[in-house]
Amino acid sequence: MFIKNLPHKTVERLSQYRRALLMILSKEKTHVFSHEIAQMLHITPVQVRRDLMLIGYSGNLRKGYDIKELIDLIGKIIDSERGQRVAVVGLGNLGKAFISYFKGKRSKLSMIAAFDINPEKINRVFDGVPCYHINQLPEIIKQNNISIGIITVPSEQAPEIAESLVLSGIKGILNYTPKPLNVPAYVYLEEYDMITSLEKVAFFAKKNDERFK
Amino acid sequence: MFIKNLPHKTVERLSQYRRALLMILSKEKTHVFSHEIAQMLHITPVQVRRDLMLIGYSGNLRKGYDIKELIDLIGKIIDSERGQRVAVVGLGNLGKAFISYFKGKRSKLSMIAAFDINPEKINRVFDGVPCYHINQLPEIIKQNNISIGIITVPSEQAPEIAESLVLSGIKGILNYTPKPLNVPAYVYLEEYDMITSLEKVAFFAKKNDERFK
DNA sequence: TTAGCATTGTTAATAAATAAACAGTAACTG
DNA sequence: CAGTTACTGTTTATTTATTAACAATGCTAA
Repeated sequence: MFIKNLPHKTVERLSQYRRALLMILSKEKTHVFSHEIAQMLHITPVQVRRDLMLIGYSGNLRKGYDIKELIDLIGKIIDSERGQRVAVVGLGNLGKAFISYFKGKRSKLSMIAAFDINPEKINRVFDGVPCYHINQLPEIIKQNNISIGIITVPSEQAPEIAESLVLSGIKGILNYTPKPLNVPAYVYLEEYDMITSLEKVAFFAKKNDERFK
Repeated sequence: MFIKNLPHKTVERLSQYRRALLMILSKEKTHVFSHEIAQMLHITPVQVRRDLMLIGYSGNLRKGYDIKELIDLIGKIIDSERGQRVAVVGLGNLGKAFISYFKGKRSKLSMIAAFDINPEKINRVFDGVPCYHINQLPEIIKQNNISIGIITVPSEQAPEIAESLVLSGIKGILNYTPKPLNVPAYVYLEEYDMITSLEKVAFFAKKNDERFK
């Protein structure tokens, strides 16, 4: 399904709508209003309606949105029909956390492999995901047609891992390292830095504190 | 130091500028140009200059910015003079990852405590951080004047943890649970959801792939 | 059967974030 | 010592994201 130029934030919210809807899906409740979705995610109903407008979904004027239909439509838009395979590079605490969070969640995304350099982890299975040595990365990525890589290695190693992923044909990278990466335009890169997040919270907590005291 | 209404994104970048600058700080190199900072973080030089303008810092026309001065100024703005204390609630893989990442990084933020319900973890020290039972949370938070909480528990438990943190006088919360939380306006809340991030990467990776093929 | 109400879908307004444009100026160069 | 260069600092424009406004519609209930 093609919808041109869906805004980044809308894509994020669609993912959240779907998860929220999956949670309330039941026989008794088949429909949901925009203000109900909004309340679950602490956003405004207008935002919800606007997002749904962008993906061309229409609800019933008096009953709201058909939950099942909406879940399916979001799937048609954000999922890849053939599914996408994911690998985690770096099986430390963060890599493990990701795999555990992920487990049994999304049917169209499958966690296929983890990579590390620690011999104790290699050739073992963590939470259903086999771990290989990093120098097998190109081989495994290509063989299994893995298109998404999550980087959770120590930051010094991030650039070379990214390069290796790109050369192996990866299409998207999620970088949890504080080291900003350089990738070609045909690879989508998303970066998230925990320390920056914490410093941001610290800043606004301090500011709030001054304002409300 | 008061700068009114610093934009959220600017605060995030200031944190990143500081870390990047700390890395290149040395005797030989005392100054840095906006385009050098920009290159390190893969943003535009204009963005850098604009952010520095917002915090009222002036560089030298021909030499650029004094690295040491700039680091100090950013500290004066985003750090709290008296320091801020942080606790992690949920010492699973993600909680541990956070503590390890954090270790020995920021002097003005100190990781004081972790909380869990697993008896094997309680009353032990992980990476220098002692772990307590969750029902000691209010007590420990108040006693140690902890103002920032990081939630990494399973999502069902997130709302009660958040409530407990708020009642204990916390000022800022970083929620890594997919469950959106409700907190009063005087508590700053930042939420990050790994699965949404991954689905976003998957979506744009797919889209890029169609576009560039 | 008609007035009122609750809800959607869309357009218009506002706010936030980024990028472009450009004036100003100290150092360098011939 | 005049012209050029390589920067900064600030204003203006553009893009992106959110919010507000409101018309349209069909259900409900008198």
